[in-house]
Amino acid sequence: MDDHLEFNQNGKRNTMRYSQLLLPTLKESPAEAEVVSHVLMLRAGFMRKLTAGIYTYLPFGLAAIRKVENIVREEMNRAGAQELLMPMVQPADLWKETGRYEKYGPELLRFHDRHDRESCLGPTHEEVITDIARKELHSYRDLPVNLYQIQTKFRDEIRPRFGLMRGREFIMKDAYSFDVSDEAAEVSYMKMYEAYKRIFSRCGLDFRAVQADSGAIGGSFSHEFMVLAKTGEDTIVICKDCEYAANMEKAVVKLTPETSTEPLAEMEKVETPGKRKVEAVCEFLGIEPSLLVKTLVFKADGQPVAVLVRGDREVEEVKLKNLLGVADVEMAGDEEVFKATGVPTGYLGPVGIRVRVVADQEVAAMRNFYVGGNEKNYHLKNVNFGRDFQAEAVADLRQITPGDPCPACGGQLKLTEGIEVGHVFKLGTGYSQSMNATFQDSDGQEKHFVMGCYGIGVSRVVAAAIEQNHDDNGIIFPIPLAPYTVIVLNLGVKDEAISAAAEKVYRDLQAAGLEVILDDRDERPGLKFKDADLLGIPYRLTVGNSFAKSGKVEVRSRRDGATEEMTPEEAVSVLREKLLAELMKK
RNA sequence: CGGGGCGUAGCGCAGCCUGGUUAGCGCGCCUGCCUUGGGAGCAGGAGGUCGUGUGUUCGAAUCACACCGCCCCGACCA
Repeated sequence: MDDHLEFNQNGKRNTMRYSQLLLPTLKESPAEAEVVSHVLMLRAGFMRKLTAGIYTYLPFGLAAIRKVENIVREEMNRAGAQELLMPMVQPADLWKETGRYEKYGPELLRFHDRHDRESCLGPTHEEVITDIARKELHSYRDLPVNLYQIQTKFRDEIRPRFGLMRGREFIMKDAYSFDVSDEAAEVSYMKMYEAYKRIFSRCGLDFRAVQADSGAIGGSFSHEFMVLAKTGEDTIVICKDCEYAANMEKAVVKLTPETSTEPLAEMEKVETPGKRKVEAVCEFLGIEPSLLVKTLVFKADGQPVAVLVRGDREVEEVKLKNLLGVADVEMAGDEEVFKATGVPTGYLGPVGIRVRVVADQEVAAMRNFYVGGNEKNYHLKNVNFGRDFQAEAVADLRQITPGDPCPACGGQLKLTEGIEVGHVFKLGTGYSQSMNATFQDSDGQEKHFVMGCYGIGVSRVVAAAIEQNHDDNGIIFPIPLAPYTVIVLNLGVKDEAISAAAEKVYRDLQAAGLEVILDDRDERPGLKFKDADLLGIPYRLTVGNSFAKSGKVEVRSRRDGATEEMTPEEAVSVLREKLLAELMKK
């Protein structure tokens, strides 16, 4: 019996004896971890930190990652994509072609090699893949093509956090599609969209595909795949009644057409001494914040712009940025506001203001509202859009709230947190143009590739799965992601009959094609139970005293704790049935 | 980078404010006994440049300054 020469079809060592594994579980949580997935991945011995945002994946952590990778690989291949592997180290020249060497910012780790050549570590691979395309794809007959890789990316994140959730080094699947036209690119996009739905479903995750901000490109060709979890860093809006789901930044506010019949009243100046905040002004005047319009000054690529929203609303900076077509917007400070408008903050209003004005659509529909008087200690009442002031643009500029109706069906909306695990994006011809990547179309014309890119944070998926599947005792792996699906506990290491039975059932489970680990450590039962729970292995098979008495072993489900006693032979067939049925769902 | 916090044994912490022998505790680890169905018990033991450097002092884990590292809150993203 030479354990070390046995491998299964996945190249995984067939004999997994806990006593020989590097699986350093921890009783206490390391101080460095804050969120559940991070704590559990450290406690369960899945990984160890090397330095900020950079981890070593220990055997069990790697096994979980491999599970995700394999699902991703299968579905990408099924969708017709081809796997390749691009370099991590990339020459700066390539990045200069697209201008991103300058634009990308400090997240791109730049360095010089021994010949003093400028280089960088790949945070993403549009440049490299486009270079391949322009060199190797020449004809419309070569298209469409979708190329992907599963690779370690490096992004020098400002603040890595939450373990694998936002590391600097992380494993990503990135795919790039090349098409002859917009229409064809949209087909490629939809294929990926469908593939992603299959991937995350197969991973056993509760997720939503949400419309995302697609920046300058526009259209509905950017979706983020969000795993619903409280620790998510993004806020998403989902409809309780229909399929609508969007990133908060992008969620469309649907105006309920309010036809106020209130007659327009005469504009008046009112004194509001020392009242600057919306709350203070409203309390002083005895009005609701929804009757007031606040005027906020932003710096749009450095230029001041006043934005009008109702007193109880918040400006959505991404919408503002897209409306203005600028790279960056930022709230102006008190001093900057005064410098630009000559009015101290708190009393700013649109009537007679000195800077550009844009208004949220809601403001244009309001009647007889209050605004700042553009004079210290004064506000104006009975102000009306159009009559008393104008705006350069009227648009949806505010953040959506749970009180807003669903833009798709009018139903009720809910805000929730999500972890972004995937992003599909139609790129268009930006990269192919800047890098001059062309093919010859059927009409003989040289055309630029229409591209798309599609990412999945593989290591993040593992963290997200744990965020979504755990209890006080540890991880509860969805079966498709579990490093092993059965753990056999030998509770009588020194008892020949028990040990022999544990060995046999372990071998039989392997022979049945299951991924199984044998806890053969000479430890007390309590410790083994705790470790089995912590590791999150879906099924636990215990061979102990009851076997000595009755010849039965215990099969327990990690997820619901359901426990059954049966003979080892029954256990093998029961587990095989449960697990193979689960894994056949493709 | 801005704001907050922390670096003492593999992990979790106390000691520091108010300097003074061999720097403690719990877990883990090693040896032995004992125990064996939910992180046992007893006995013995190994393990520390107190993050680094400079300074103050008769004397620094303890005080000061600088640096390094890590964690948390903000802008970024898979």
